[in-house]
Amino acid sequence: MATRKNSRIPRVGLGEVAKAAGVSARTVTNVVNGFEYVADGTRAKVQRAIEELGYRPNLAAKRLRTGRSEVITLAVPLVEAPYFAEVAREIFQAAARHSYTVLIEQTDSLAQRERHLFTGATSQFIDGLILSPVGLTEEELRELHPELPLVLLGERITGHIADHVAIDNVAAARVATNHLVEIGRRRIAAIGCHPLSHSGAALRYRGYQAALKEAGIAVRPELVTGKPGEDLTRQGGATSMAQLLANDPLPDAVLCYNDLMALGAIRMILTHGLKVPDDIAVVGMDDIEDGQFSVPSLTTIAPDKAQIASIAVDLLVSRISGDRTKPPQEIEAGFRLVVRESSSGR
Amino acid sequence: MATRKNSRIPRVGLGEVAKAAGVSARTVTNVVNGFEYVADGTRAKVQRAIEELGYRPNLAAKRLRTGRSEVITLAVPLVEAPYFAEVAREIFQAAARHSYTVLIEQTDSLAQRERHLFTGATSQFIDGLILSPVGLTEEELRELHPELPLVLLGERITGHIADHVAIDNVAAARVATNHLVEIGRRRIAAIGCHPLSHSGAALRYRGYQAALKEAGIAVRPELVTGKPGEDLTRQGGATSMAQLLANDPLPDAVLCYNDLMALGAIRMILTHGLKVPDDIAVVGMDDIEDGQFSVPSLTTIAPDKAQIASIAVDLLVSRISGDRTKPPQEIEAGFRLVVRESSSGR
DNA sequence: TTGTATGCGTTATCAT
DNA sequence: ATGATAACGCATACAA
Repeated sequence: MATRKNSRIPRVGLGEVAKAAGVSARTVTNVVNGFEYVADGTRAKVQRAIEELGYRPNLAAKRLRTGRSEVITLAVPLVEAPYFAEVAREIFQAAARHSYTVLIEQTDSLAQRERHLFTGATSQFIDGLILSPVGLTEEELRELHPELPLVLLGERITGHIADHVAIDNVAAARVATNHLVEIGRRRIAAIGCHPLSHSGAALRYRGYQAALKEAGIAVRPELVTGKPGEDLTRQGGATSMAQLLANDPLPDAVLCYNDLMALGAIRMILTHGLKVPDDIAVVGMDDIEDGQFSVPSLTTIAPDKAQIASIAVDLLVSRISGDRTKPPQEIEAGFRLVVRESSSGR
Repeated sequence: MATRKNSRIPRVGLGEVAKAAGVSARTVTNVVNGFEYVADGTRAKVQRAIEELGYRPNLAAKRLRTGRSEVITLAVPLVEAPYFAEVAREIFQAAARHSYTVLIEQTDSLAQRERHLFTGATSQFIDGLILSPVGLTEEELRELHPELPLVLLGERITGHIADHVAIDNVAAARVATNHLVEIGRRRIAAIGCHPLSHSGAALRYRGYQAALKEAGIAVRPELVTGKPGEDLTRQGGATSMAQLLANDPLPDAVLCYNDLMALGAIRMILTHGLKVPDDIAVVGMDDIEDGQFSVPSLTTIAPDKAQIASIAVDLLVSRISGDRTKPPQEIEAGFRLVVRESSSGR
């Protein structure tokens, strides 16, 4: 006896399709899931029935049966940050190649929101999580992790908690700084790249430091801004730049933690009546779209976002459908220096 | 025989809890779902077992059985727009009162993304949808709607397709415009409120028009900007304001479609060396947080966001658990004029 | 290549 | 107040 107490929309199921097509439910499943050993005639019949009845598989049932939903979550600190928005787009595409659907969540860099990803209601609908962690400590992450296949994204130093993909931040900052050296700059400042800030900033600071050392230039503390908790936005970049502009022999170049800060810095430089790159050259990191169209356009380190995304998704998918116990992998994505007007000769 | 082919994490189920507590599965469900007729002793035993085993109900099974997941989606054009961010926060709270979880989706004002809300994988996990529609036509919406309980949000004119909550845009614009009249302004311009733009803009234009008529002031076409597809952001406001500043007798006040545009307009006015409100008074709509802290702070129409959110959620919940056939309701939320520096006497 | 039978974890029906 | 049991819709082991 059917329990149609709930006045829900009656959905057609495998059974109805099977009856309509004159086959068994098993065959319908085979067709739906692209199983290869199905007679062409049968497949056609079934597909027509599916079409006519408007059949759509019930994902709750599928998940209950298989433990899979083919949905994953991408959780980033801030969806509106262009870098994350661009990475998100690539993740969508990479996931689509595995026929996975992606849910986006914003953590606001809050530990509580990050924790909720593992424990909340939506965690039950998803097969895995790609997280750009900020708030959670390593210990918490390690504890939460077994709940859900997990791939970590970004610059954070992680003690091999889970699969992790990022560019080599030290090398990236070194290349960027070295570029400034090569165009003849000597008083090179750094915005947001600070040893005492968050781990990504610390790594980039090390690259900055290394490049200067190679060039035989001393690091001048007054040219390094960026305190813990500083906001890594246009506003933050503008504020830090204003501070740097108080130096007497002005800096002749600035390495910025990211493009957003670089754009803020450029605006501040222009506001002060100075020219970019003539007076001060500026280099950012991330290669966000805004930087291509800004005036002047922005020299930057371009992480291979498509590669990052596809590695992250591949790692996650193989965790989901493969070995959950093998040791976490640490994978480095590529990057390249993109020279634009903010540091070009003319 | 258990089919443990998949190496998934073995989760404890109702059965194990029941065994551990020495009761039947039925009783465990009763405890979990807060059913009242459970002996206190039994409840305690069960709760302890749940605790010890770390039991968490399987939502896929629950949804399969009941057709409910207690998850809804809020879909807005742009999550980064402060107005939507603030509404989202209220929706979260309202939903929590019904113990619903909220998923956020961004449509980018794209019809395709809006359509996907009804047909995509996630639509299967949710019980209902709160949508601020932009891209979809009324006909499409009408066709898609039966799939999923739906509440429409915002200013769009809808032909009674689904439950709909919004403020009275005509009245709101009239109140705002009238305020400008009352502080003595006569050359009142409008930014983004245009009869030929999207429906929300058209409604607000009608209010603007009505208020001027009541005051015996003629509408001057050169003081009305806002073409279809104009972007309703700071940038858009600044651009439109620049255009208005080309008028010879300058406007002495501006009504803006929203606060974001108003903030852009203010910046443009100040850039031109004029004073707000002395030379030009500015009024926005939405009452976003930025407007409280801007210099000058922003006079605005404050929609009751908490009310909008709670009405929207209530409507949706009652659709989900109640009658899906009764005619769509059109509900008006309250608003009030908040006078701040951008239009205050001194 | 396709059919039959079974169980995923829950909630609902019926009984006690 | 609680127990036994059936069904939600699907995918799989096994059989044919």
